[in-house]
Amino acid sequence: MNTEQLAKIFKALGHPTRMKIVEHLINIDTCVCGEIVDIFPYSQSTISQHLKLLKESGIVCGEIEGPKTYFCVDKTVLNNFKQYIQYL
Amino acid sequence: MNTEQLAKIFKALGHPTRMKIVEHLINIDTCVCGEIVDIFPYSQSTISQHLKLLKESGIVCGEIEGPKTYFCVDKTVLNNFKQYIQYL
DNA sequence: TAGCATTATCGTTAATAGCCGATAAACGAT
DNA sequence: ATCGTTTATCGGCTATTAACGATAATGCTA
Repeated sequence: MNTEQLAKIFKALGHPTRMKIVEHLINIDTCVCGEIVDIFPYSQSTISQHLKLLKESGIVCGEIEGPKTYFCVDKTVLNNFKQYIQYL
Repeated sequence: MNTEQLAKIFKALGHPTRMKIVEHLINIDTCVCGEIVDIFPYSQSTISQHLKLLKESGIVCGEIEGPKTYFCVDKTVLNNFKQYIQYL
């Protein structure tokens, strides 16, 4: 994991809503976009964009299943990330 | 440490240059703005702004001594931050 | 006090981010 | 095949970010 990748994850987590989304995903293991939309006071398109950014950073992955997409945290990436932080 | 504060630190670290500045500060304990300017291919004003942002996030603190400012990582904040990440 | 070194701030510009509503796309069920 | 559900994308708007050069501010030192 190089600086660019790490910085991307930091950046992705650098927004309160995205931080909370990731915390939520960790707690409930997996969930669907609509569920997150219900929790936050933002539109579906806004949440979808946040999820896209999280996916692009690598910290979150989404599996398309029929019309739904199941999002979850990539534990390998999360662990690598944690390891880097601990090294600081 | 609440979500807003944590997100601010994530955001501050969400830029390759700022990440590297923090890494450098951890390695050498303390240093002066000009030293950082010499390392990176950016102007003095740009580096100064990055340092300002890092200070505002709380992860870095600066002590003015004469005409110079000595920057260093706030270890208490860093440890709280690390603790949060580990909790994830 | 005049000049030098160091850092912070200002003003500008271009790019990116964050939000929305509207629309498209994908799939299941009727 | 059409409709409803779910998610992604587009276009637009405003605010913020990242970079720069120029300038101000601060405090040594001669």
